[in-house]
Amino acid sequence: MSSLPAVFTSWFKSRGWSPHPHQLKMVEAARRGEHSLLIAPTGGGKTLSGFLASLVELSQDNAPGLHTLYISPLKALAVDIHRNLEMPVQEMGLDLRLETRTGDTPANRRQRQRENPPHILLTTPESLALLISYDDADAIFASLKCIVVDEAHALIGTKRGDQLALCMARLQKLAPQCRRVGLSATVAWPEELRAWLSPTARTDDVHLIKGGGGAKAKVSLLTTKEELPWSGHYGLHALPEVYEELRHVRTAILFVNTRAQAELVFQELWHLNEDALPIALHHGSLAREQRRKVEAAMARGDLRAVVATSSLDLGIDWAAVDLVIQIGPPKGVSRLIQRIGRAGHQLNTPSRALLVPANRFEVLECRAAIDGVEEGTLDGAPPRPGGLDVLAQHILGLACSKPFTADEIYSEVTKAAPYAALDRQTFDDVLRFVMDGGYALKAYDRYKRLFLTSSDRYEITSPKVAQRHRMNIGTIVEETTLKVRLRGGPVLGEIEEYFVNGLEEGDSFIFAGNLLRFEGIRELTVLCSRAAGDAPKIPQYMGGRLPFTTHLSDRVREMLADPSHWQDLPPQVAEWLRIQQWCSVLPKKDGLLVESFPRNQKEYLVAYCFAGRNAHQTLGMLLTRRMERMGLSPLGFVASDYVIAVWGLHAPRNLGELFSEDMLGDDLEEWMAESSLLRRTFKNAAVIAGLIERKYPGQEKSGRQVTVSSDLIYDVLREHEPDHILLRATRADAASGLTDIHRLGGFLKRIKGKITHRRLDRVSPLAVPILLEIGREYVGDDAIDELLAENANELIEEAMAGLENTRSLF
DNA sequence: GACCTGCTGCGGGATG
Repeated sequence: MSSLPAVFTSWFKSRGWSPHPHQLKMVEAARRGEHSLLIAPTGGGKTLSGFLASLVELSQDNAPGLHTLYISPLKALAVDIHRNLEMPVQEMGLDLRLETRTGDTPANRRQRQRENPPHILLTTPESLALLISYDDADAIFASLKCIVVDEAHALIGTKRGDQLALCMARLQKLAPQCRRVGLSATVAWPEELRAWLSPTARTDDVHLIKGGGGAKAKVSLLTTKEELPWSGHYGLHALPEVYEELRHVRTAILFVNTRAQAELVFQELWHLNEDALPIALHHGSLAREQRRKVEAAMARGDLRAVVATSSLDLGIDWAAVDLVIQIGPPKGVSRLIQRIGRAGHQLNTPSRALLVPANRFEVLECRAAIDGVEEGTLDGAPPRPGGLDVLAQHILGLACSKPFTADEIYSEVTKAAPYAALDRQTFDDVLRFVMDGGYALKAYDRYKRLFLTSSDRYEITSPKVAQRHRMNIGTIVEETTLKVRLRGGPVLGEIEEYFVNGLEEGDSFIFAGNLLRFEGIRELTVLCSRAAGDAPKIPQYMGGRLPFTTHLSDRVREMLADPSHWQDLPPQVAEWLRIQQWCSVLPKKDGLLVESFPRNQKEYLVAYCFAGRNAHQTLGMLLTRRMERMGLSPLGFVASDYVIAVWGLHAPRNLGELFSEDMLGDDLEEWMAESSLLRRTFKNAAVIAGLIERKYPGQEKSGRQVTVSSDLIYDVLREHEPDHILLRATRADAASGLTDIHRLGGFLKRIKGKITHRRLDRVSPLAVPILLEIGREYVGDDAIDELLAENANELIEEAMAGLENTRSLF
């Protein structure tokens, strides 16, 4: 307490609070001029900790000029923190200016902020990138003393995080005295986070402070009385039991994994809602106003429950939430901990969480995740090197601000951790790309953005370049969508173009919690009326997939392999596994189990890889190519996060050969080059690098236009400059993203020489779920044989019937 | 380029 000035101590006292130990530690670190990183669970006054030292300094000297820059990944959070900070500032009578600056800020206020910055500015990574591109950036930031990065764990390892790291490196040059403060949830790799925050990319530059953990969460698995589904992912079977839970809580958040699932679960809950409980819906495609309404109702404590996607993973803390329900598998322990942490911000009240698996395999994953939460084993991929596309955008931003020499910029950007290992040659290639598009594109005038002055400085070719750059700042690339408007009513949100293309007048669909009738399209808006139709469609989005962490995958395999764990599983699941044990065998903790069996004149091969869907899709493509060459006539494959199934005319014999590591050779290169996955990845990189501009002064490009021009450039580059910087960026993104080659490589290495092959005369119990996926799932570039769609009951019966015959087999 | 498992996030400036 002694480390705070009197006005602060008496303010804490007047609120009946005393500062947390970590808050004082942060102030002391600041006094010593140290950078610091606070890692603490949600709540617990984390944000105030970040600002306390700045407020103390400003209370002693409030000379004009920007003192502290706060950066949040969410606009809404910046606004909320602004409101929260005003309270202590006013109550302590501190004389200082506090403002937000995001894309929502009106132009006149932006102008004023440039000329006369507030003491504390709250903003986003994108807005910061914009500020840095101004020619007066040096004047704006010269006085800067402190940068606070909130929710740093949500930024590191992403392209937004790469961009922010680069911007901070620039700030360090404009304001060398500047101190950095990071605020983060608990992460699996705190050292990397320290390095990311550091102005020198060195871990020990940043003082690590750990905040006290709140009470430990009580997490349980919903053991439904219903029959557990063999496949499907919506979890609707358990909703009556979920609803029952809602009747006994104050406020609950129900997390689901997809927007379509959110709509469905919401709809079903309302059917069950005989008590007329106030239940709301929240996801990323709902109109901003709709979402703000829901958030405000949550803050007031007016809602009993809200069904949400990761749209509520971060952000404002709601004290009233006493239960978090996760419907469907959490896909990672850290993600689950983050979601559970959204409840129970009352001091020392343990939060409660309930996991609702939608099928049998998901039971295993949920159970494994609960064990992970109890042991506190965090997961998630560690940060990878920064994207070259992001670097290109940043370099152009720097040029928009002031001409520079290559040497000074190289030394500047390599101070940012994501680019610390960037070699000079690659940097020069990126710079060359920014300058004129690179060797293969230099003939086009539109790609000439920089020229070299007589003093060896790079300068933008015209002010138009800066204008266009500023209109296209940011690393988030989205699908094109159409707005959905209720006739004579408000905009409800947006749905993707392709979904709209599949609608005919009179079709009904569920959106924003409403049953709607499709009337037609006017300009870029879908017009709808309320409907009473049946069999409504549900909009699907080409969103990302929540990645299945390797850690959780390891836990699932461990649980499967050791029957002593099964007592923690619902009886239906334990029985399913026991029957599998009799009919076939269970996957071991290490190695790979492959089953093969005939069915309906075809040969099936089911591999229990547990490497996640992205890796499985790449594997499926490689396997079918190889089987083709072996003369096995493969016909198709289907993949889940856990399993892959391939079917064809003949059964494979030599599985060691089939799964050998050299699979990642020529086939991969060839397929990747043609694959639409890579084209999509390239498009994103091209947009981020500024090769394709989404917006021009006065017009916006449609998604179709962007795709066409990106495909053209992609083909040109592949032919004429295969080592182009954007193709390198694309391969790097794909390797850990949509094709997940890193993980596939690790998998193939791990199973080498450890493949168990079971030849069966029929489908096994464990193989039933993946066979039920056939015909329901779109896989990569290969069309699925819909005729194969299975009759669930028949299939299950057949698998379980294997029981009698099998004993004699072994 | 889709559809039955597919998240989240941001983004100009000057003028009338």
